[in-house]
Amino acid sequence: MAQRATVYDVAERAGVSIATVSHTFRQPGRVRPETRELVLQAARALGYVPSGSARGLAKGRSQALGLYAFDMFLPSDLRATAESIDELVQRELKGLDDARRFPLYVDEIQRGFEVEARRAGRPVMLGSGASRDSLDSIDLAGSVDGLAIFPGDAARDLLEHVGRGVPVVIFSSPPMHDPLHHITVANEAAMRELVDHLVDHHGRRSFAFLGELAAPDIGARFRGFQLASAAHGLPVPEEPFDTTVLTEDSLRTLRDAITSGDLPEALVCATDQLALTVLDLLARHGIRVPEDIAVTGFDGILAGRLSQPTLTTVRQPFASMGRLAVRILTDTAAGLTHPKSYVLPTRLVIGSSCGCP
Amino acid sequence: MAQRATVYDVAERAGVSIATVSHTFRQPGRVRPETRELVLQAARALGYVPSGSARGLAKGRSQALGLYAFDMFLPSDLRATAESIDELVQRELKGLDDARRFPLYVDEIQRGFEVEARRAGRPVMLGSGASRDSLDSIDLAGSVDGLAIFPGDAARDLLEHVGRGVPVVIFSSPPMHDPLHHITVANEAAMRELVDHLVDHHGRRSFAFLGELAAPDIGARFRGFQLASAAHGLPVPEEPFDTTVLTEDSLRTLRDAITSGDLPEALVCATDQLALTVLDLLARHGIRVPEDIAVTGFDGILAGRLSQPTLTTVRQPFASMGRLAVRILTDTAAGLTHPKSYVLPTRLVIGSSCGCP
DNA sequence: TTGTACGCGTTATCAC
DNA sequence: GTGATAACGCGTACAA
Repeated sequence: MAQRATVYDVAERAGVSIATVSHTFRQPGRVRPETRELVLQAARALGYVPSGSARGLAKGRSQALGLYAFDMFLPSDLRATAESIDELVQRELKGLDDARRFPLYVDEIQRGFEVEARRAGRPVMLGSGASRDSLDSIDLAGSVDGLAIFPGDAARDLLEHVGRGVPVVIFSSPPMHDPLHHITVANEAAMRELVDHLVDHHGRRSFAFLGELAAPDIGARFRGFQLASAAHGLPVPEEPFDTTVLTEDSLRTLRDAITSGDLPEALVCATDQLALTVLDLLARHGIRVPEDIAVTGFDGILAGRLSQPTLTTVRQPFASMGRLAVRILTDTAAGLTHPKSYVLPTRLVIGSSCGCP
Repeated sequence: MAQRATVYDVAERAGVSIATVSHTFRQPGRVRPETRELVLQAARALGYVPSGSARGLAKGRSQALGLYAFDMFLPSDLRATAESIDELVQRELKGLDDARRFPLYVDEIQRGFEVEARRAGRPVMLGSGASRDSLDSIDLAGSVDGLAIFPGDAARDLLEHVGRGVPVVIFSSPPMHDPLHHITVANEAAMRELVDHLVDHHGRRSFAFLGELAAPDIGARFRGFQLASAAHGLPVPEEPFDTTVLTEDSLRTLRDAITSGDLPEALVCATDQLALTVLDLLARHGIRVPEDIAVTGFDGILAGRLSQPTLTTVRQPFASMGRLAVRILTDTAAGLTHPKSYVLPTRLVIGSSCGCP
């Protein structure tokens, strides 16, 4: 690719100064029509494409909004060894990669983010990187006017570092006193509502909460679960059921336990994805849902509406969260605003996995 | 937001030169450990985030890969008047925005693009703009090392202009002699296979092809339809059925025609989205598919597997197309390569809308 | 209306 | 190992 043409090239060819070239594109009214035409012609002839970097540097901002995801969200596709395109094509044409893998909740937020960014006339810059310490997020932050981040196991000080230089909003993160904007939902209340439903509507009285407490949102859901349990006079677990070991083996144990009757009547899962996995495992072991045991999720992703049985869950307004992030960022990009926290509402979505018809 | 810290600030605070600061981050081995620590400390204290623009300018490339979509693909959300977040949230929580709207085929390609870009360690820059002449695509092109484009009604000379400055691959576009890389599928052959199925398997012998010829891919599909018709000794239409007027009214006409028996036994739609719309309209008018009439699509999007009846269609390897684009771009970014064209295979996917059980 | 000249924040090439 | 200093391409006061 021959050297990209610059303002200098265009100016020379049009017989004007670089300032005139710049004016022609940025303040067309300021230049005489004939001159303008001259410049445009030269630009066309040279295939002139203005450098975004140079412009960004000169103006102090790039217009772009960033969206960063830590690797934890990446599909396993990523680790797969490099394959030839032919292999990829063949696999894709054969397979039925469906809604179980895409779109996941991250994708729904991302979509909302993109939609709103388009409305704002801003490009979106997508980035990702290793989970911890990685500098990728910093690099991305340096290229955008505002950055939205999916929570990961990134060190908080890294995020705060970034937040000092660029407006940052972080998803699924509870209100905190740091330089970041937070967007989350009323996890605790939502979970209480869900448990209430299982108790009041289906008379279930023994539960197990499945999930890892790594993410703050999950923690809030577990707290909601504990509170609901207490409110109904049920035993309050200290910790969630450990799902890091939710394998075939542990499932078999679960099954035996069910037979002997001393196992929970309902499995309350921290996320839809987890719930769907659980449904699969249960089905494979001949345990019927909801007859033998009830299962619930959290998130309201598409896949949960397509499963058999359909998932009873809590829907989050993901798209709106993405859109909100953009609005915060564009508002903030102007002048410094105090970091804000937003706690959005959710909605209980009744499927058949809880026992409802 | 206080002025973003720069190398100068860091250098001053650390008592070194800006060169040392730069070295500390880019060639850590080249600087004495103690000095390095000094610099890192200063950087941390100041919340230093290197400017992507400046770096891009200095190095001549941004590392980012671009993906551009003309407005024609945008969901109607976009034109909606600005709403408050509360309104958006309420609407989202109530609604069932499902697979009928997302993911569409564009999203599947995009996803493949993103996945492969992550593997390549490159950020993705998403852009969009008005259909014609718009300079948005040029702006985006100026900010990336390579650009992939969804076909629109953009003037070809605009694309060729952009293609001269940056490697560009364009989707759903047949091989051509221009400075762009092309990725498409064997539309013609696929459509023939589809028609063959309807004739050989279901004995259907009168068809109508629905679709607009605007996009080149659709044209190829229509040609395949014509060829197949001819091969089976059936009448060969000169033009597709006009779907720009596929309204309730025209549908009613269609229904009456079916009753009187002089209408096609199968509706061959140019895309899945169109086919799904047709299914809806037919259902609303009490016309049964496939009993009264067969319907087929093209693309193999998720929604086609969820419809009632499921869609018989041709699946395109969308994700692979996105991934291929990235590979082309990263390969090309290095040195100039001759533009290449790729025609990927497809696969006939049998649903129940054609009459199969 | 057009041109000159400087600044934007990095990287890289040299000397030291 | 570290430090001046010159690009990099564009926007824009300011001057002409």
